[in-house]
Amino acid sequence: MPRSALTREEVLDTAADLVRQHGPDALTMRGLAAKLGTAVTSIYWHIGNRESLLDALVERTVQEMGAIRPTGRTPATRIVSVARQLRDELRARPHLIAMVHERGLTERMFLPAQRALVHEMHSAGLRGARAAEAVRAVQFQIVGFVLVERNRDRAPEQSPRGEKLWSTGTAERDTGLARALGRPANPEKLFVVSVRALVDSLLSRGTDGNRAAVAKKE
Amino acid sequence: MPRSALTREEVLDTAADLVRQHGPDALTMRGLAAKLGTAVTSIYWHIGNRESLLDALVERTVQEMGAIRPTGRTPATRIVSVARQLRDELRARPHLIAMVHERGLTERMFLPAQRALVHEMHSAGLRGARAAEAVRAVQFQIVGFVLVERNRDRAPEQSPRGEKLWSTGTAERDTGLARALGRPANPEKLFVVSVRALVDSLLSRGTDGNRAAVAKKE
DNA sequence: ACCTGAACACCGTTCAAGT
DNA sequence: ACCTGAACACCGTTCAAGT
Repeated sequence: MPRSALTREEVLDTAADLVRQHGPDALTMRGLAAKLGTAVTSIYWHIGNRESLLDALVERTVQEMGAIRPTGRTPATRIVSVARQLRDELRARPHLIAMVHERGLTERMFLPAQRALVHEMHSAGLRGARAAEAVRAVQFQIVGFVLVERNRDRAPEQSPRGEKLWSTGTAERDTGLARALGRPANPEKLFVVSVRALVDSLLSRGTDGNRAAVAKKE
Repeated sequence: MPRSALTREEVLDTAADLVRQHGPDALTMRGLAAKLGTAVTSIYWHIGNRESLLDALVERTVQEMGAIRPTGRTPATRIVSVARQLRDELRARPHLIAMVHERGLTERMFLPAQRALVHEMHSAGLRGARAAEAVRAVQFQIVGFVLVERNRDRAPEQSPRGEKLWSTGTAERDTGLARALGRPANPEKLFVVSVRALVDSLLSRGTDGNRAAVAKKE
């Protein structure tokens, strides 16, 4: 007996499941058809080829991204909170995010967060091109961090265990540093520290011309 | 007539060419064999399967990465100069870099740069775990930025042209900001500004406890 | 309008066979 | 030791044919 009518939604649902569990490479037209209980060619009728299937999946993911709710009392802490939420959401769907990114839709996915960031930059007194630059710097940092992090825990054991490389350090002997670099990083902490450092600098730069002064001294 | 004896080096050279020009997906065993003028199976004898071929290519790239020569008078400018050199080198081999990254060897590729960064952090007065954290923050930022940038100019036209989204801005009206976010970013400048901002913050944080003070106020 | 199987042109990989 | 062609099990995609 034939299965109940195939719908576009059903195809997307099962495809999304497959990607979420085993990554984009595991999404084959034939495998998907098998899981759906239909002929491969039915998928083509409903969605088109593999490329458009991925496009549709990406489109979905972009819209699924939740709203951003900044928390905290100062602009800086609120921006960091936005960054954290974003990182959490991105990490919850690592495969799909990679696909979004590969399709160059990162910017669009980031729109709600961008609005929030703009708002906070304004509260902190940044305006115009300076504010835009700050927003983008934070945006790049967040996405970049998540991308690095992602490919990092995909290949957890780094080839030469760092310890040795540093304990025999050519230049400086700083055992604390050597030990710290020998251990794997704590990404959670590193993320917050990095964003916070960047934000602190960007905000002060906009208001008291700190950077110009520093630049002149050199 | 048969071609001259096939060598492991020759296979790697042509493979590297192929990847450099058309990306990793264009590297097929059959295509490579055709370009070499041998049977596909010869490649297997010399190198092994596709995976080990890619591994060998990556290994090469890691070793090709040039030495790092910091320039500038202050630690901050010297760190920024390291970042720039790294970005340039990464951008010169975008495909291969992506492969390095996918194989989780980013850390190893970064080793010379890491040494340079450690040296500069020390000059700036950072020590131990704090210095290690700063090194990693900068490292993550550089790689992250290049990764974001890469997938960015791969899909140049961002779906909805930003201008409209911002000119009707719900919250604040800041036409300068709207215009700036509507235009594509200048990556070169954004990169330098971001790294500089992060570094300034990390360095001051280590020496005068600036961050702790800020954190307490909130 | 929806679904099907057969067929085509591609893959990576293995293996027995050559020299 | 080095190289080969044939064969296997997979792909995505198209197309003519069914209902």
